[in-house]
Amino acid sequence: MAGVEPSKTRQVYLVLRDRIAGGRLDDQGTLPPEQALAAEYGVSRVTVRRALAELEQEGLIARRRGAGTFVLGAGGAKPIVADFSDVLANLVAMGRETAVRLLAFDYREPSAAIASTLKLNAGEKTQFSVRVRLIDGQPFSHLTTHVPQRIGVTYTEADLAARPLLSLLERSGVQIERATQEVTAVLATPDVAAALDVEVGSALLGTTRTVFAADGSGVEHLSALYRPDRYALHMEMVRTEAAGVRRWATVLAPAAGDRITKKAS
Amino acid sequence: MAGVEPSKTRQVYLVLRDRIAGGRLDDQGTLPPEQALAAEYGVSRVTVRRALAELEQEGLIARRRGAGTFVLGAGGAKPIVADFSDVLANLVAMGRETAVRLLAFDYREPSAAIASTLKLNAGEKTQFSVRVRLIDGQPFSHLTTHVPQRIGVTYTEADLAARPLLSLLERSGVQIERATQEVTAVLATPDVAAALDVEVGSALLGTTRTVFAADGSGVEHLSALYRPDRYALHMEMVRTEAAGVRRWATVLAPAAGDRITKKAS
DNA sequence: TTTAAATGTACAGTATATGATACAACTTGA
DNA sequence: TCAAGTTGTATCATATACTGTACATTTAAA
Repeated sequence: MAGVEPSKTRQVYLVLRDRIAGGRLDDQGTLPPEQALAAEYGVSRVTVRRALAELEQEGLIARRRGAGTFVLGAGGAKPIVADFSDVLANLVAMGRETAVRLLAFDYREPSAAIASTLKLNAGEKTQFSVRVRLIDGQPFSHLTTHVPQRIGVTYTEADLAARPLLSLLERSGVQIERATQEVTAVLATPDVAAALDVEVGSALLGTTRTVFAADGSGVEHLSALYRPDRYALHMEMVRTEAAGVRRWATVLAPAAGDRITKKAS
Repeated sequence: MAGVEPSKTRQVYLVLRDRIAGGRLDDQGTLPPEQALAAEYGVSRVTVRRALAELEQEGLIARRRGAGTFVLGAGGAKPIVADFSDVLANLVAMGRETAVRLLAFDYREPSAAIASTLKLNAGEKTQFSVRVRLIDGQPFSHLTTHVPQRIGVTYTEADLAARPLLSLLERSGVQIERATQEVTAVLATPDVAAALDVEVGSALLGTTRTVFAADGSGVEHLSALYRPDRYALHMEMVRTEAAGVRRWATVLAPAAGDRITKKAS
């Protein structure tokens, strides 16, 4: 099975990048010399240099001829740190410009898994859409949604390109009550990689959300993929104790601009 | 920067394996034909075949000449679906056997990033540990922790191998109050890949948690990496409206075995 | 039975990755 | 100033990866 393993250059690159990210450096911000790295990883110096060149281009390290290779502090642009309680509201409140690219909009027969999650009737179609959301012109999320057709007909292609789906659903009169969400990690497939401007095989943060109405019927099935360098989920938690059992409880994120003030309704 | 990207065979292999693991298949257990995959990924059919050969050798797919390529082990073992509010308590309550492998235990100078996150005094060392947690004998999480040395000395290597760190911290008298947590996706580096028994370059769910005491001092910095095929974060949310602003609020997961009964204290 | 479509096999040419080596240019400290 | 150590550049040889092509074998449906 030749060719399935990562190339040596890539392995060295990954290891070094990880060491830098984790701050696991021998002494103060200095990487070992190329010869030492080559010996440590059992590869040629040329290979080490290729990995270092990539790290340098990404702005993670600086190399000075004759002196050495140095890790640059405070790496690069930090991701948007979004509380899951209301991502979009936060972004807007932060004054960041967001835009949406609508890649698909049609009605189709959903897969069995989605049909059962949304509790659809047999043969019921869904409104299907794929959107890419940009912040300051840069793509950061890839959203695939399924909405039961009877609800999906209440909005148009133009609506979806202009407003968040959730607000369109509430406009249609649906009583949104609860949702379940799962978070995992997946690799970028070619189509998603192209839409998000990352390489195939990059790690993406994936969330799957199912939204239910007050009557228990499924309203929306959302599969979202995020670039981890531009988007991270954030949670604030407090330690609670009830009936002798200690656990964590999440704290509702303060509205943007506010500060931890907790006024009831 | 040649050579830093994964080889094409590997990209195809990773993406396909990820698709299979995530059950993201077009129709029922059948993979698209090799020609279609080659076109989709922009590689030659030979390359697709190399990736498929590896997947076949790993027992993930079966190929039948003239018929097609089929995904085996329908659905496979589903991941543990853990509510972040108390992962371990849930696992134990579910009657699953968990074990810990202690890979590192020492005291060291933390990186500047960790020192500032924990608000350490200049030169203050941390108790450093790396653990791998297993469920039913299978590794599913890789935990790297930093604890200020003054707190870290209250537990031993044996303690850490036997009990959750959080309970050791609370045993030491620390008043744990709150924590912040971020969730992202990362690629498996060689060391983590070996510990979790995955391949280099696999997608992992990563969480970084910082725990604070009542006096505001940092108590623990945790970097956790999870296998997404064995572990997924789950959240239940309800739609709330306050002062005309609609948003999501998380629901505390019911204790295992319970059902949504919400008894105060 | 026929036909289309799928996987299996083979081979040769090209592109890329890796290694080995040598030397130049620069920095640091003795 | 000198010497040791470090990164930068260049070149050639070899190994591996990738592609394109052609054809064989098997399956499944018309």
